[in-house]
Amino acid sequence: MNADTTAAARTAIERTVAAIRPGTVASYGEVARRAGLPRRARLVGRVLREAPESVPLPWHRVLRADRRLAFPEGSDAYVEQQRRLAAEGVELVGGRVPERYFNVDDDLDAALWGPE
DNA sequence: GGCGTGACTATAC
DNA sequence: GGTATAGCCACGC
Repeated sequence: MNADTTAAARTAIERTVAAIRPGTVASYGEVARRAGLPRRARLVGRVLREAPESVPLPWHRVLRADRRLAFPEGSDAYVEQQRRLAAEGVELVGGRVPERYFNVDDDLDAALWGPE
């Protein structure tokens, strides 16, 4: 497992992001950790940026650890993400997502890594 | 192979 | 609550 690690990491990240339940959000670090890739938060952002639209991914459910969006406020991407979140009932308060929306469901790990 | 950069995070002040 | 700094790792030049 050498050069494949990054490709495998990308797959794991995509699967983890896709597993985030609608109406909830998770931080980059959280996604990385659940994907079995601790300290790879930046890689998560890279994967989402590189991800083609042919692979629909709920990237809008991923935010920074400070509960703010990863984009500058007012940017197109920021507005788009905010719009998608609002469509799922997740609203930004003061530019931040309330902590209660963060996905802390333990069942998510089981749904991912339990039944292989 | 060094160096800067980034959809990040934790810690310190 | 905020800014500053260091650590982190993959990528491109």
